[in-house]
Amino acid sequence: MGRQPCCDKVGLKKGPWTAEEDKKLINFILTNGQCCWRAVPKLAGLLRCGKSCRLRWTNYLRPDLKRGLLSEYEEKMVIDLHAQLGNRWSKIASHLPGRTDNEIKNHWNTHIKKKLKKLGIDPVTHKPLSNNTTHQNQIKPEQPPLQEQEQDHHEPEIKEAEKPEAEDQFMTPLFESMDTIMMNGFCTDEVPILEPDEILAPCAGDASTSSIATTTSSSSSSSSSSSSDSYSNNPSSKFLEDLLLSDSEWSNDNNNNNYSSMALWDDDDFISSLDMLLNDDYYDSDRKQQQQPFDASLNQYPRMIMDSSESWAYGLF
DNA sequence: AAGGGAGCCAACCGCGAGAAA
DNA sequence: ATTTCTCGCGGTTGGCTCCCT
Repeated sequence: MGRQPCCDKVGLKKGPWTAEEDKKLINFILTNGQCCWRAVPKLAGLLRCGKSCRLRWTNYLRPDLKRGLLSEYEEKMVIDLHAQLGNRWSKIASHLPGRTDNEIKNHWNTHIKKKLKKLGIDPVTHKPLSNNTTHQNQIKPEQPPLQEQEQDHHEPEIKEAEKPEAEDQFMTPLFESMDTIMMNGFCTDEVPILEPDEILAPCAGDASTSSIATTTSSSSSSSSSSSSDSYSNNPSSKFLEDLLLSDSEWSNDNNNNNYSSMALWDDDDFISSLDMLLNDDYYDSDRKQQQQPFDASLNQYPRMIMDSSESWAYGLF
């Protein structure tokens, strides 16, 4: 009796994904789309359970993911949404395009929680810690988050189009005070805020790349150098680079290429994907280490996967 | 230079919800 | 109505990297 395990664990691989596994998974999903995760490992030739495949895809390989630190705006969003929704990370993530619940959860636990405590704000209730305590880590009776009391009646409805420009409208009174604190407090200190024109893609003097980078600024502070170089050490980032650089057809094509050819892909998704690649640390460290000019072929990757129905994408693999 | 602690994040685990049989 | 199966969520852990001593 009891629940059947999601997969037969015997002989299944666990732990970090290798480049080869990533490749297989991407290839499979490009070909077949996302369906029936249980069957994916078998069909894709992976010694993983379906759950692991799904997580790897949604948290890491999905092409529409942003990477790098959350921007100031995103962080504010997270705080405010958390005040309303509590630890419903997936709901919070659904309001932050390109961010995963796992990423937000991690960011909350490692950064925001700490910052709020530092500011004397209870990260659970989002209310000031009581004054009679000088110790910020004072243990308080666990209170349900605001959402427990209110949220069921009015879950925040945030329209995509409103987000970038209308952040002020989004603020709740709590958020407004938080915003003041944050602007005067930790955010500007600890999360470097870059003006769009300060954001330079780490490439070798290609003006067009920085111009593209400036077209989207919503998450541009993610270019902060403070993040670790774990991405560069991650096998999958290596894989992506290898994968793309090794593809002669695309590489050749893009060697001469500037972004003018990419005007073919003038939709927002592509631009945001470019933003992701140009601004985050995903490839940054490797490029720094190798002192390689930024290869425009890298930018093909997100688009390729997003257009999973397009046959040209398959040629890559 | 080496060791140890802290920070960070990808990945795992267990559970609940909903769909399908 | 009940059982079984799949997916998704949230909490937790393991291991890598960085920093301090």
